[in-house]
Amino acid sequence: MYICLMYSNELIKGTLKTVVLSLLAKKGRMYGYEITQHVKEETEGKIQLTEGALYPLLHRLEADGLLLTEKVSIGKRVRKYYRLTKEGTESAASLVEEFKEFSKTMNRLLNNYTLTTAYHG
Amino acid sequence: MYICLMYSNELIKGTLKTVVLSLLAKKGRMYGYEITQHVKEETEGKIQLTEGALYPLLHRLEADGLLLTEKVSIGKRVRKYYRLTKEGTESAASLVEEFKEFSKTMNRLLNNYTLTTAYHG
DNA sequence: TTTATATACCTAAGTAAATTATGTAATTTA
DNA sequence: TAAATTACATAATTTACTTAGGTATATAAA
Repeated sequence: MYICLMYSNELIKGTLKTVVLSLLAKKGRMYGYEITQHVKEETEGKIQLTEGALYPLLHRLEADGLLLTEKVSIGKRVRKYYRLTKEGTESAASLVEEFKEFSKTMNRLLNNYTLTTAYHG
Repeated sequence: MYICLMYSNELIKGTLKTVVLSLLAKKGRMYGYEITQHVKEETEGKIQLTEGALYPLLHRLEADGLLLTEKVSIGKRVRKYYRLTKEGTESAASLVEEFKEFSKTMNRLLNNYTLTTAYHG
């Protein structure tokens, strides 16, 4: 997968889990490749998940009991769909809240320093 | 230093450099401990920088030419003040912009999934 | 038609930025 | 005078990523 990120990838670190779980919370079930494409489209290419990060994460979340899998044959290929467990749903909600709170705090902090642009978060 | 974060630390990862540089851009010069206290107060304890993360970062930024140091004797102790170089000032501005952009993108993305709370970022 | 691109999964090695833990020492407060 | 705060530092470990590969089917373009 090509990566030509608008952001230096460091910011995305730590938000991957939040993105994946919240996406599944909305869509019900998705497969890995679908997730990468959806995020890419919805952010106009600004956030692009790498497969090397995504697939191990999905496996980890499954092992942790946040996700369930379901294999579906499409022709000769097998797609692996993921959906949230109850625990996963709860985790998704709390991670999203956490990010929003964090983002507000950070923006407030940064605006205190650089008063050039107005932000109303 | 005690840490009792409101956020799971993962979110703060990758934003430390942004916080430190933008803080120095505002304040002109600060020393390490002062930075930790300032951020803690200004975020009501929500963001607490660990010394194990901060000091190595400061050293790295100095080595990279973004910061200059100045040692000041306070009684028998020596404080190490940091201030931005020209390159550091530019870096600060671009990192802040980058975070704001990223935060907007993320909030838009997450709001598309969880329509429970309104965010106007 | 065969070649390139897209779809779709996977893992292993290496990196970078943090955490955790520890250390030193001066200064201030209880 | 003991405890907490101020103020610096580093070393070992952890972890989440990047980078770089690998496999294979399906589709579009040349």
